[in-house]
Amino acid sequence: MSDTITDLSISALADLSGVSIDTLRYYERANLFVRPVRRDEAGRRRYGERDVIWVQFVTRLRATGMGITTIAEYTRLARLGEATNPERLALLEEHREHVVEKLRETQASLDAISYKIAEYERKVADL
Amino acid sequence: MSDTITDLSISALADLSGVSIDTLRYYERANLFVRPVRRDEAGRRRYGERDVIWVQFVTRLRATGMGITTIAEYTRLARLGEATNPERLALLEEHREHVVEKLRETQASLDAISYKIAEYERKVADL
DNA sequence: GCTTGACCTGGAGTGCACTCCAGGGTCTAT
DNA sequence: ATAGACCCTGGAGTGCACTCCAGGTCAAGC
Repeated sequence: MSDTITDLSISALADLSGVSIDTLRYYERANLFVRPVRRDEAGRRRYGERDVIWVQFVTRLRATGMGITTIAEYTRLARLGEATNPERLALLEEHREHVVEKLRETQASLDAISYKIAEYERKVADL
Repeated sequence: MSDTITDLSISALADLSGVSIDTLRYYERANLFVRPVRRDEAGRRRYGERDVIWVQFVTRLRATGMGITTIAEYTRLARLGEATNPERLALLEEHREHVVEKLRETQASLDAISYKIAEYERKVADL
């Protein structure tokens, strides 16, 4: 049994999360961390398992197009504790709607592209 | 029976396609039109049905994340005639792969977000 | 004890896709 | 013949999300 992840360096977190070192520092400046990032005696960042999970979730939000300021707002609510659960829920639900809609649009565009591809396939096959 | 669309002004095309006037001019500068845009005696742009269809397809490519320079490359091939059909086909097929992959990723992120939403729903319902 | 490598900070720079602006022309209706 | 709507050009500006840089600190290995 391995111990819980603790005291990761910024490069270790970068490797683990796929988010670059510079971007991790940028996220911190943009207030995307719920609690201040821990530091060691020398002032270097130390991340724990919760940070890893959090960064992975932020990556999901980013991958679906949520902007940095909206994530910062969500994080702000999280800092305020359980009382903001309904607001956080509402924020995520609204975002989900956006994502579902964008997924639909992308699928429609994909269909149009596939149709075009089929045309080219016919032409290239010399029909 | 209505005639085929012809001689649309830039604002008419903007309304029809959902692409702004400025963006249409920008696309032209970026060489995203296969043939030079027609002008009237006063030098104003006049678009026909083929332009409408083309702009709509460009919008599909943009909506799925194809960059301006790649669309310009595709357009360049189109200008060279039927001989480039295989290359155009390959370009679109490669793009389709990207889109399908991105769709998969977005769906995975959506699932993660939905999972989080379900958590909040439980918490908010006071369980 | 000195090099090497990872890390720090504040701030500047980048790439992308628009979007806006100044200054000017033209067409139509009053 | 004058106002107002629409269009033109070249070029500057914007917003976003990073990404890079200079100059410096610190710990570990040789």
